[in-house]
Amino acid sequence: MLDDAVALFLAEGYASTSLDLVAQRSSASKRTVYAYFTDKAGLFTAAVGRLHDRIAETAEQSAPLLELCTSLVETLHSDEAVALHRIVVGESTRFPELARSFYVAGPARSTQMLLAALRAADSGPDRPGTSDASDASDAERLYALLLGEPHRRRLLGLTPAPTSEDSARHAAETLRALGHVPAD
Amino acid sequence: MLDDAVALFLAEGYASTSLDLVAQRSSASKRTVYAYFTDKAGLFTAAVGRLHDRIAETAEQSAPLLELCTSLVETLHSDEAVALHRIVVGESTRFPELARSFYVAGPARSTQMLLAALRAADSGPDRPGTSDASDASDAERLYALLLGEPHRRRLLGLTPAPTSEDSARHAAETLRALGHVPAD
DNA sequence: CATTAATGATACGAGCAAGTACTATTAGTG
DNA sequence: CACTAATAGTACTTGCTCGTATCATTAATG
Repeated sequence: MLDDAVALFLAEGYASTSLDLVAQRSSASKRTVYAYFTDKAGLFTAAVGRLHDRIAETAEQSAPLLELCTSLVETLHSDEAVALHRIVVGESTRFPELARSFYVAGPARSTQMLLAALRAADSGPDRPGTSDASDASDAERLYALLLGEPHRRRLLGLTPAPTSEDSARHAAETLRALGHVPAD
Repeated sequence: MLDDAVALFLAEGYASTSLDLVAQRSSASKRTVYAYFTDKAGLFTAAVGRLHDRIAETAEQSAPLLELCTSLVETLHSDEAVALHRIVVGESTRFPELARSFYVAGPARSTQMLLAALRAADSGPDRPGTSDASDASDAERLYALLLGEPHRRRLLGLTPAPTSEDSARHAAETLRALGHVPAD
């Protein structure tokens, strides 16, 4: 039922999604919807949270740097992830707490995983010239560039989802541009 | 009147902004609103377009690289610019044409200005080691990093607007991270 | 000054949606 | 089988908002 709800919210937006439609689509009764979640707002936050959990799970299994980057690019540019990002941004005024938890469980968490992978890659086979022990700013920049303008265009609905090859290429180019050689 | 309208749209969102309130706030009559703009949608696109013109104007006066970057960072992280960005993203499904023109007149145009400034800075005092003649990808990455995670946090309402000093520092650090020495 | 065009104020109609109430049906339990 | 709990289906109430129509008032023009 949350899945049907989130599909409608992502397609129609929060205000334009009617609970009658949600009930009908999920083959439930409106009474039941109000029994499980007290509000329209309650249903919204529950549905969005559930979807985000699912997406974050697939994006963030720990891996070597290049694989992690590719996985992040591919997952976060998917139709579902982009629509989620879009609605959380759009409703961040009405749901500030949702926006905060989205950022913590999403970008902030991904950045931490990138930081760990960066340190592992830097200090592993010690290349003397490289200034290893990357800091949080490096990881944050990397994350920002893994999304970058292609992700903004996706948010605005201007481009279709990239292919897996596109994602892999983008990840490698991004690492190169920031001076992290895509070694493996 | 467009200014009052856009203020309400930015604060309340498209769906939750009533035309009665717009009329009252702008000391106009609903009749007049419908005379100038045919629709609620028409009012929305006109108001958003006007605000965007104003913001783009202040952000993009051509300048040397570092000044241009600082100006972009400061302008695009302002409360108004962030709220505009947020609503265009949030309503991009309902107003795809608005999203497209926003991107063309905003990020795409800024990227072109950055490209020009980058080439001027690269090939000016010829430093032999540097690979000059930057391409479009460099400019796009630079733009993406000038916004970066701080801008995403702004979009989500998590942080206040940066000070001018914050913006200048962020611009300089970004140029350095991408290998463009903040010479001047 | 008189006439016309535009606009402010207000009221109205139609439609839609959140949340509630009520009945009927299903499913699980001793 | 009997009983209870939960839920589907649906109707209803209330309130809001788009868009239009009506009337009064102002401003501009010949």
